[in-house]
Amino acid sequence: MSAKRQQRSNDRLELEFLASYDASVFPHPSVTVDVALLTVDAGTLKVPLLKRTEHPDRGKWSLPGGFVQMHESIDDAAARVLGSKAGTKEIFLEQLYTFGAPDRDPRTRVITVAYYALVDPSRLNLVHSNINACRLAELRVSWQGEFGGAVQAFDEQDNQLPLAFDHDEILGLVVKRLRGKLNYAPIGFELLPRKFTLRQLQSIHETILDRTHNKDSFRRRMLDSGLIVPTGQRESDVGHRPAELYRFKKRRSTGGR
Amino acid sequence: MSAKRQQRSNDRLELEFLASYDASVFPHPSVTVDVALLTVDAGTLKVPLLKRTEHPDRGKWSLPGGFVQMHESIDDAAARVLGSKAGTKEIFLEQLYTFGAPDRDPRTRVITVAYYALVDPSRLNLVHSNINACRLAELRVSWQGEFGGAVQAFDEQDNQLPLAFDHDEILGLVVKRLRGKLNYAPIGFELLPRKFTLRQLQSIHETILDRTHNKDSFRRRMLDSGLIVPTGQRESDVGHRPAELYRFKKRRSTGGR
DNA sequence: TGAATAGTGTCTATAAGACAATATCCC
DNA sequence: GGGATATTGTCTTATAGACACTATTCA
Repeated sequence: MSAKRQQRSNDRLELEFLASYDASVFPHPSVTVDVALLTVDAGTLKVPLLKRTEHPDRGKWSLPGGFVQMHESIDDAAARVLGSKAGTKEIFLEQLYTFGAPDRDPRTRVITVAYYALVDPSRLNLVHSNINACRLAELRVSWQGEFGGAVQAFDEQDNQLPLAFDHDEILGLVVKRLRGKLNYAPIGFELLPRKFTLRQLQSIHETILDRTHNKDSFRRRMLDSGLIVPTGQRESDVGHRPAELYRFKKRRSTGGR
Repeated sequence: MSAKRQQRSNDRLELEFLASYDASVFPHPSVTVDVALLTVDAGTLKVPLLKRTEHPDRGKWSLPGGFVQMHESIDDAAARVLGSKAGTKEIFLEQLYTFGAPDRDPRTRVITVAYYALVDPSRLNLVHSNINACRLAELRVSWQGEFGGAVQAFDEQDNQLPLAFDHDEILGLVVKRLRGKLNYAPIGFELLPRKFTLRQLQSIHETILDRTHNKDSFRRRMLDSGLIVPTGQRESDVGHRPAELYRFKKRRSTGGR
């Protein structure tokens, strides 16, 4: 790049900054949040989806979302959207990635900040007027490890639910992030009740990573980490020797970026 | 939350969506990108900063940034901003996090999508009209490992450069991300010329992680990864036995999110 | 008592740190 | 040859998988 062109480029950046006082000089994109509320149930990943009733992508399924209000932080906007699907208290909620392809919404320029949340199935709270408009969809991932890529959603009758906009990509990134994070962050607990057995925790990990673990070393790894502590209580009515119940040591993670 | 309040909440989300056709119904925030262009030189982390000439935070130092245009993707906007500080070809550039506290810019609501880029010092290209307005600042990190937190910037004369807006926080997150990523992603190469010695690569790792490595196991780890291959060439004029030059196997990473 | 899973102990393979010995370049 | 660092080899330690064995609950 020549020095002259360089200067022009710098001038342009400067102009843009000055223009920020007056929103009418440059049109602004819309900013939304989309929230993927993940839960693990019966060995499958599940996420609530809404059926779109309007153009575009009418009839397709989308993540719950909403506009970021002028007065609220993006995190608050995500928590607000999350509130319509589960209680927001003590729920793991973390920013995932910001999607902003110019044509991702055909109506207008919409930049969306995607979040993901984790909750155990018993705390899921799907209240809605029209039962057909909201489904707890099952996610199926066609790739191994942290390869990445889009995922597919299915309903209980094994019908595929077509996903609106780039939400297949967003959900794929959620799974990728989750798989990566599981290796170093205490995150499996977020998908379980406060007290859980090691076997339950292992099952969560296996479902997310889509691979089996060695029972012994998983046990050792978790106990050695010092992050879970035995409660002294045991499960009951399980038809076999009951396992000890454990709990996560420091309640809820720091939500580290 | 009662079913009735829940319904009102859903209705509100719906209304917001319908309003997206008409930008005048809800005001929109400004969306910018900020780019932290990191390089490692003489065992320190460095980043170009610009001195602000306007209110607010006049005289403080900020990351290069610019508005996201209506027609361009966020990635393209980041690449455009990056272009003013280095060539954009073959440069590692990845989205970091989106910052959107309502009061982070006192003028108006500005949501910024932060990016970080990595480049080796020789490819840095700091062209600018006023030399005093752009500095390659040295970053100092007061926390260990991936604890996280803000960082401080200094000039060559060891004067601290006060950072504008939340850019101290953004830069802290860059360092945290970089430290985490170094453990599993081939990313150190991005900060070196195409051919490099293992010692140089180790030095990059040590600078970023702020800890020493074992020479032998670092060597083994890198060679066993299969990601770097010997070129058959050796460095020269080093006053001691010259080391073999290696290169990264698959050029540039996938920019995985 | 049998089914089923919990929990423990031991062996092995792998990865990484410690350390020593040798190799190779420039001066 | 001397200085300095590269490169290789061996030993040790920590971690995780494999596998066998024992323990405990319910039906």
